Amino acid sequence: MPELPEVETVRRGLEKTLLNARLTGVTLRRPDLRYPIPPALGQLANVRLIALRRRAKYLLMDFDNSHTALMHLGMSGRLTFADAATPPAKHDHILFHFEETDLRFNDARRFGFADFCLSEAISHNRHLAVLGPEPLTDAFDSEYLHTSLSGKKSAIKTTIMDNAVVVGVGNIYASESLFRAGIAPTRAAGRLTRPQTAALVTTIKQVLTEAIAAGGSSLRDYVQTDGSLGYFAHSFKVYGRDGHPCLTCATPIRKKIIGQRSTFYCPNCQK
DNA sequence: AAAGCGCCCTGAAGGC
DNA sequence: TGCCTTCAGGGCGCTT
Repeated sequence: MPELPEVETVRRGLEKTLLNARLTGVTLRRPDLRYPIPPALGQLANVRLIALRRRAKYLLMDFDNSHTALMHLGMSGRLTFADAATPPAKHDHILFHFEETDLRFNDARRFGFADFCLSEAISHNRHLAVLGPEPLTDAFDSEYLHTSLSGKKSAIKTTIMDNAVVVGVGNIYASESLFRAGIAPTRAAGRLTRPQTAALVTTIKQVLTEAIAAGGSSLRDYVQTDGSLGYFAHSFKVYGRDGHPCLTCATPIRKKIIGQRSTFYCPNCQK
């Protein structure tokens, strides 16, 4: 479900409705998702939500008792608003009871997870501590990427999906960014030229920025509905278009498994 | 030690 | 109709 643009869209939606809202309690409907859920999260009550942040694809909810809840939506995680009187749906695993509404964490596949700790300790969380720069900050520039790719023999597509290199580039936008940059996804990361590296930084930022903007319109009600609304309305240039003509040169788009993930590219435009 | 692969889990879609 | 296989937007952890 979520790539960075969707997580950011969710964050904005939550912020709009829940910033400064009072949490009256939390219900854990199972003790674990991908990992055990800290029981302390289930005991959280009578606190105010003072900030909603995002780091990579992680959502952070800061409360005024100096504690922070961290959530990752995995592949199928969704956050939906619901009336407290409405019975939980199948796979609604965590219920956040706010004064005006419930916020429900639904995740069929349970690849997602939730953590809870002191806010000041959150940067030391084992998931956050190892992350590379955010793609939409100045820290992610061509000089940085060139250094990061140096000597790497793995495919460039795999490398830009490595969260230690840059966060938030998921499977769809990896293919889309490489297409726009004219770089073959199988290319060894360390063999990109400097102009190619600079182009890739630019297209990653472009693709994610455009997707956030599109997500912001087509997924405006994302957190309030079934989560899939409008997502596929995005017009991908290569993702899911294998066999269809390249929009630039009409060569059929190819699909290839790279790093166990489906990858789409134009064999003519991407070198 | 970088790189590659198996695996966690459910549900939707397609083939037969 | 139903049964089976394949695939899905993520990322950890083990092996080489």
